[in-house]
Amino acid sequence: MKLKYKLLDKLHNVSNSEMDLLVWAVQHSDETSGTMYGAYYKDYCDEYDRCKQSFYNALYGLADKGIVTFRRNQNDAGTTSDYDITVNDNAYPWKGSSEATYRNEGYVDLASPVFRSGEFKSLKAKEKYLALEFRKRSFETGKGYKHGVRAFYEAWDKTLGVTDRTVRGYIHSLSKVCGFFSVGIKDGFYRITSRICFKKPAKGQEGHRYDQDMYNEQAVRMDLNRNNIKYDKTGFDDTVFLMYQYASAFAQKHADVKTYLSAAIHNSISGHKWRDRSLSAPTIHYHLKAILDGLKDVPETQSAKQNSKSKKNRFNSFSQRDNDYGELESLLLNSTI
DNA sequence: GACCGGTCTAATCGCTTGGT
DNA sequence: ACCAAGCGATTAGACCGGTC
Repeated sequence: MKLKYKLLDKLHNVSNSEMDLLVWAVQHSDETSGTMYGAYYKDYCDEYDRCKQSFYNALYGLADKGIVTFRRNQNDAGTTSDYDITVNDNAYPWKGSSEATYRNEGYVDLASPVFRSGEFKSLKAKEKYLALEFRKRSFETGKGYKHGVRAFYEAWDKTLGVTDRTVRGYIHSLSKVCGFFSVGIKDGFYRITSRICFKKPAKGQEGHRYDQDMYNEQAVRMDLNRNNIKYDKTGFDDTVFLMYQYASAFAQKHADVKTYLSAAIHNSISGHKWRDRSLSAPTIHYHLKAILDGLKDVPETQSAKQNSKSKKNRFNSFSQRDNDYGELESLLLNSTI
């Protein structure tokens, strides 16, 4: 959910579909690697109401500009395909450590409701870019972004390759139309401050999500896509919820709930034809519980120790690329009913 | 034969600008 | 404030080679 300040320089001339893809990738990415795993073109097209060509244009365009690198993932039959998209130089590999260089690198937090809003999505590409810059600048100085009026126009005209008039139009939509920033001119200076809409909902409030939640959802979405399982929002939410419901139960057995939820999803469509698969959260629940019951208990003392140590990072430690169904299935055979 | 991911291409859209 | 030229961005949909 973090976009490093130092990457903003590259974004002044991206197209709108490229900007959307970048924001989308960051919002669903694993912060320790700066990578969104299992990015599926249809999800992007649904999210931003774009045609599929735009996904490819955006992906290749961002790669050509050196902003992302990507890898295509296909199953053996070539019937499903998705991409891992790494935003270059956007990783926080030692997050939580005392390494000051990584810990202190500034970023725009794309978890803010502003960056998911319809207002933001409907902005022009360069307005989106300015929103990121203004967010950075107003945040960095604390008291708002201050810039002499003439210098302000010269700087942004040059960066964006447009005239004063057009920059004024951008400012207008960011302030008056969207209400993202308060913008005023006083004593020959522009002064721009972020408005309250950037504030994330607190825990317990409507719309609250931890940064990790989008990443967890993406893991489920990837498994559903790869198994060609059709789903609606309710079923999806119910399935994601299983991950939280069973996290500690799996942790007590030294197991990663994500890995086994993935297996349970896979098991849930056993016997269903490729084209006749729709999500059944209760069926997945059943399989997940069966897997849990089949796992060996670990000795009490060890369990308590391991659990307290790993609880906090449980969701961070998931490696999504390690899914080997052959291996998982043999595990299941050995451990379940 | 239906459907999928991905590509190709022509048509259209949208943005910016200079002129009014 | 509005208009229209210029041109890059985006779209729709035909198409290709593959699987179900």
